[in-house]
Amino acid sequence: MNLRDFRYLLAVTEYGHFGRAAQACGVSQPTLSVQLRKLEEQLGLALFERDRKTVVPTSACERLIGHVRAAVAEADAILAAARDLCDPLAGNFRLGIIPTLAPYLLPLVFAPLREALPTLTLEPWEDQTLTLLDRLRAHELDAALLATEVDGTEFTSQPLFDEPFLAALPPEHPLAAREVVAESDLAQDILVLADGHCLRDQALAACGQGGTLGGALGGTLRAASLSTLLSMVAAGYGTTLIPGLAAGTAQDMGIVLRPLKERTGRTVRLAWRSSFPRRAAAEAVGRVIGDRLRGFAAATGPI
Amino acid sequence: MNLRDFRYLLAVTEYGHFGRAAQACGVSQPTLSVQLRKLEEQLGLALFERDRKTVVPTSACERLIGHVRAAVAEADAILAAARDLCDPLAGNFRLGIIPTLAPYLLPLVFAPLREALPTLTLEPWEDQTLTLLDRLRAHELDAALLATEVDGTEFTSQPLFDEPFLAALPPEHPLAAREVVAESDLAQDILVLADGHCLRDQALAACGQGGTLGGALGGTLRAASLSTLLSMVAAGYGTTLIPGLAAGTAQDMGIVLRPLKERTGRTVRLAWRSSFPRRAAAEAVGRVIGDRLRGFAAATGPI
DNA sequence: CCGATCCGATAGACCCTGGCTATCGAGGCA
DNA sequence: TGCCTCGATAGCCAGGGTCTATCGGATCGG
Repeated sequence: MNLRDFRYLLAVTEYGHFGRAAQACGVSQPTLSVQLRKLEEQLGLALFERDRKTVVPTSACERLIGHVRAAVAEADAILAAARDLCDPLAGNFRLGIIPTLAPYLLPLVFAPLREALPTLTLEPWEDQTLTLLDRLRAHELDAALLATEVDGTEFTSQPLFDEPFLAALPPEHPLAAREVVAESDLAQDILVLADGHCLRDQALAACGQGGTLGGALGGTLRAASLSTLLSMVAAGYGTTLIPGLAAGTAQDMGIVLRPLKERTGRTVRLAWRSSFPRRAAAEAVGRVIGDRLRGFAAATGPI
Repeated sequence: MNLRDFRYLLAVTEYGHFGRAAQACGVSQPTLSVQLRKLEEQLGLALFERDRKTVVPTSACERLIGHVRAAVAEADAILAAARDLCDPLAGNFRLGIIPTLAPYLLPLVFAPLREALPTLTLEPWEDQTLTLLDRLRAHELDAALLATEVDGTEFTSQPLFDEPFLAALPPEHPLAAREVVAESDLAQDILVLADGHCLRDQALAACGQGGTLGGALGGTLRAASLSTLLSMVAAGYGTTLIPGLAAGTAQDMGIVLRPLKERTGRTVRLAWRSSFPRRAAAEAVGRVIGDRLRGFAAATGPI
């Protein structure tokens, strides 16, 4: 039993004439005769009453024809849907983004993405690195914007741009007087994010990994978001190290920003499953974001 | 694109494993791999993301899967319906019957038919011969019970039983005194049915075709039904000639019945389109009716 | 009454396709 | 490192779908 046979069947019921039905189907008349005869044998019933003059569907055929029409319609729907879906640059694209990047990057790239990939619907999803990787693994995300290396063969990643870190200081802080701040100087009273944020680890590493954390809150505060962290800095509770894209927000809060001596930073990259079939979409998204942010390191380096 | 491929697709989405899906489909694993690869190429999109460890449907596949399921379900519905319909002795059977036969024959054969062919649903349709033949031609009837010869190759017919005619007389009628009535004696004051009833023509033929019709109403009455005709006879307006099966009804009305000298009668036959594919059903119906009415001529001949 | 025409069925040949087995290649695990 | 699993690939074969050519029967027009 075959969808093609169903189309033949519908053509014959429509035209009441094997020859014209065959023409409509783009096959020869014997082909239709033979195939429909076979279909009748498979179903064990006569589908047409062949009179010398006319070809009339039997009552059994009329009982079946609704299902036949439905089956063919579903097949056509599959083809039509496939046509819509076959462009890898169209459709939904579920993009994971780490929380220290999302609020500052998304506003910059949303419009360019929409312009460059008008048929792609971006579905951003904000979570920490490990969660994003889990969701990638579970096929719940198509790709993720991360600030860490991705190793192993499971994922493929593409570096998009370098984002320098900046020292974030309360205006009255002693270090605020300097033009450039050494990473190690921040260690004294640095405030950091909660566990799981890659920025936390990177900030600690930059300021001298095992170094003792000074300050009143350095050892206890585990800010859940960069926004909270900035508020604490603005309130004078300590210093921190922020990603360059957050500079504008920090400045608006009255925080003093200084470039770092070692020019420490992070590389933002896009990662996807190596087996992800819409690699083209991932690369296109990466390219648009990269193009928009290229030269960001140079521009904000000296502020 | 093929229903078989759809089944393969559903199996793989269900099992997430080519080998097991192949087993469930009763084919080898390479067969599934190849066919699904082809399907992907035809649709122009990836249906599965093949990881070394798992086989996961792509989001495009999940968009399509509903239609795929529906198409397969419709195909299965066709098979199931065909199984129900493939017995020619099952289902509806639209049976045309002439009006001078229907009310007297149907009560006799309905129960035997139901018993002999329990899966066959009889749909009786009462009309005059020519209308029945038109409806047969138009595939609006499956077969028809007639009392006339059917010639030509368009229809096939099967004689079921012979039905003798009887003279129907008012009790006080002079002919009622005789044991047997000659057909020609009825001509004097015979009442007949309206045009189109085969019984009208047969009655006139029996009583001497072109002979002048006597009596007050003979020339003008065109009874629409045998029932009307019998009422007129019972009321003493004239005589008539009735089919044997109507004997009981006529006697109940006080009409005197007498056998005819020439033993004129009609043959009831079942007719269907020669191309009718459920010939078996028609023949079965004919056989049951014939069996029930066989020997009717002999039994009612002498009353 | 006979040839022309139409229509569906049939026959025979060809080629594609879908199925198989055998094997490969890449990971994962002991 | 060697074995096992699993999907992909290769190569072969059989069956089925399609074609052209033709038949058989019926209708129609001259």
